[in-house]
Amino acid sequence: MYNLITDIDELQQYVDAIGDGFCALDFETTSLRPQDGRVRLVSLFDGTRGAVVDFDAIRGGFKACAGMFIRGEWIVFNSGFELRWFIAAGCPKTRCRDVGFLRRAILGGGRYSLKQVVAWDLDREMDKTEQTSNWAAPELTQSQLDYAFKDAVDTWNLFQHWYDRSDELHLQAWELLDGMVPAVIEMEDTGMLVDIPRHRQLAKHWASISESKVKLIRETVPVTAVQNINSDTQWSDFFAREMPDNILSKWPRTEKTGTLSMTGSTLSKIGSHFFGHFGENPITTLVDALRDYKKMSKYLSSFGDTLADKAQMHDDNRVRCRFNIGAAKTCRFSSTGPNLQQIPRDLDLLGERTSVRSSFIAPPGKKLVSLDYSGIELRVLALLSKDEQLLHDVVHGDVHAEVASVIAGHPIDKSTPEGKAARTAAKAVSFGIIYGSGAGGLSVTMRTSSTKAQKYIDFWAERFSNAFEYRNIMLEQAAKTRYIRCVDGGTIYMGKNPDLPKCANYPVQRAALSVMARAISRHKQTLDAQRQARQQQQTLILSTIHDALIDEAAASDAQECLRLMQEDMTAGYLDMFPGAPTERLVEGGIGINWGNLGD
DNA sequence: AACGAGCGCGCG
DNA sequence: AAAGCGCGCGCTCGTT
Repeated sequence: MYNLITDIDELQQYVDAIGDGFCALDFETTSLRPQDGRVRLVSLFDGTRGAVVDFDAIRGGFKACAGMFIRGEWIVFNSGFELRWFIAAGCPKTRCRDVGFLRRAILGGGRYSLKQVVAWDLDREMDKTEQTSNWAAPELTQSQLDYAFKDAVDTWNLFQHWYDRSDELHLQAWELLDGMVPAVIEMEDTGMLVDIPRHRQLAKHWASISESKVKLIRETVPVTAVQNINSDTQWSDFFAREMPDNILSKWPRTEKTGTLSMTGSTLSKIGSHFFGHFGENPITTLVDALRDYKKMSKYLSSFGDTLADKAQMHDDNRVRCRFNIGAAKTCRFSSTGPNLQQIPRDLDLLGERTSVRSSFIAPPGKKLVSLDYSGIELRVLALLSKDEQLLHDVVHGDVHAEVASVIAGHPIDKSTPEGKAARTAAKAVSFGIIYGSGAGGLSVTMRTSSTKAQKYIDFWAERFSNAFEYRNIMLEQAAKTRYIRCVDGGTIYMGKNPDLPKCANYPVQRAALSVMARAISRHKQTLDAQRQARQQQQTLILSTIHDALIDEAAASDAQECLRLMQEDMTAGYLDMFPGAPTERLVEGGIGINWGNLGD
């Protein structure tokens, strides 16, 4: 089934036979990172010829041979892993093609292991017991060698499975996803520097607020009444006992278990209801304190010391996450361990200006550089649906204010409270459209009646008829083919009963991702070229948050870095939408920390 | 002790 | 028929 290769000439022969064709490749390594281990085995399979190469038997090991792989299209699962080893061996241009991304180009995104997709797509169970065996042993067992080869075979079979089901456009989307890997490796390896003392101080402050809220709560509710202050279930029982029926009957309940909902906004509403009737009173004091306590708990557990601890684990005080390419159904990124895409924005927290993001800083002598696409989803909706009016409104000003003006019948004044409210309402309508909302859902978010919400939707549908109709076109396409074809050529599997909200949103969210994907790939190439030319030598890509990109650069390079980023983001957008207007496309700036990027 | 469901909430 | 999209994580609580 395969040859055990222990000789460099034999390896050369094998690789020559592959040429620039496809071949499955799988590494067994002695560690998870190139800096503290080596590639022991590489397994190869192209459908006919199989090989397992033992690099411990070859002088110079993998590093001496990495350059031999420069021509092929190497099919791997989770290409970031293999590419890291090629980069460490001085071969960053090696074509590692992720079969998981090919699958995502056809079905849409998701997170899964090789074992899972082999079970789903090939209906075969994988035995991974050898995966964590000792790959540094002087003599590998037959079982280890067989295991290594089987992974390459499974990877190849998976590739065959999806390559057979793909067309030219799918292959474009595959390239798009693969193209992000080098940039993502840079982001994951670099991490973001945390001002640990500052952040611990912030967490300490939250803790003191939290304690004062506990005190307040415990003045009216002793431990005998609610034992665990963090338990929504116990609070539900408490309020069910203590509150009058007319309140309980209107109190929203949770979806599955039917307990009283304990969201912040519910507690606020209860509080202001009682305040309206009785002024200052114990119930209002209690529910407000509980709401504030829950808020502080969230901040403390999700964004407090845990974040500082994670940064402190590394001696450079940088926090590192994983950016999972194509993790969302629409192939958007997700971020894990920690999720750096959910760090709070700067806001008023219990009446105090709070900036978690300011704890993420540039190192001495450097600056953070960040740009985001402004209103990208409305913009791509306009472009996808060829809605001239929507495109005009997005490009030539404040689309939400425009919508508000049309609804009001006259221009609104954004400086007045009424004008602001009208704009906020209009914004909710536009987001509702993007999310495929009907009048019912919209009336909830806008806190208005269903009929009024329907009026807003009707205004919107009349002004932006193409964009509005696009939702139905996508629904029809999904109902007919079970797939939606996206702007980057990929498709998303919508199942047997596609629904309007998803059909309306997926192509829009995907298009925004596609634009950012091109921007990220381009930006990595730009910076590599700059570094080669001895420019932007300290510039590093740090992060992406869906529609935003963050670099750090030497203070003297920051201005130019910003320009390059703007160029790349604009070009990425034009890759997906050739000839589209680029006015007001990106906004952002330079700062010493993430909370202060206003320029 | 480990695991998953349910809830709530941070981000886009 | 149902109808705002997409994520990850911390916590509680019941089950295994």
